[in-house]
Amino acid sequence: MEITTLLQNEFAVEFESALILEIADCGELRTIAPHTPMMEIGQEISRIPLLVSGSIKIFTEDASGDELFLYYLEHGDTCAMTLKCCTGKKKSTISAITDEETTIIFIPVQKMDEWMVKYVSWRNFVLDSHHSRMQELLEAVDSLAFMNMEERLKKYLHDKVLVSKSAEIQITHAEIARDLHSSRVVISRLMKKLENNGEVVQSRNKVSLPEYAQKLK
DNA sequence: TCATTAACACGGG
DNA sequence: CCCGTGTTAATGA
Repeated sequence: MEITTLLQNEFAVEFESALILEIADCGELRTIAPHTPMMEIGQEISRIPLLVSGSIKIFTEDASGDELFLYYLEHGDTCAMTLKCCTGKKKSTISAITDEETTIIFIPVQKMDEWMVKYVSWRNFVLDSHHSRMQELLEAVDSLAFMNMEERLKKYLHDKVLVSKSAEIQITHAEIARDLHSSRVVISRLMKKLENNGEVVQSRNKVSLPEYAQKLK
């Protein structure tokens, strides 16, 4: 789709029209395949991503190099890390991987400062975005510190369903275990328990939450 | 007690 | 057959 049309369809409420024209002018529209790494830890940031559709998983990394899932970026989101890093020429401390086919508009870093001054809507966008990312980060920390694995698993499935906008999720127990820093044995056991409670329906490579079946019709 | 690791059986694609 | 799933036994925190 044409970038200008896309912007007008998706972001007309969010951004003033002059800003939309500028984004259309310098932004680069790209569609990225599922499960493509977008950002590695330590990588320098040169462009600001603006999510149009799809979703991106954001991870942090522990000392031993294992990834821990933090939160998703969705439509209208941008990366808080990027916003901070690109002004200070810092390196990324997170990694990002597309979760499904994802459409992104990339904006050159140089425009950041210029637009912050020039456009109220951009300034608000950046501040709001930073705020909601902070909120999600707190939730992630909270679930790590205070929730047991069963609650974390439920939250994980719940989030995944909301992001994919489908009651049915394509995932294996092993993948969940990796994201949550657990083992497959534990996930299998908990999933079985959830299934017996009628909270999930499972089949190979697939989980669905009946709870959302009607809601997301 | 509960998580992890390794090992194994089952079964669907 | 391959791989995801469900279980168990041993071990450790």
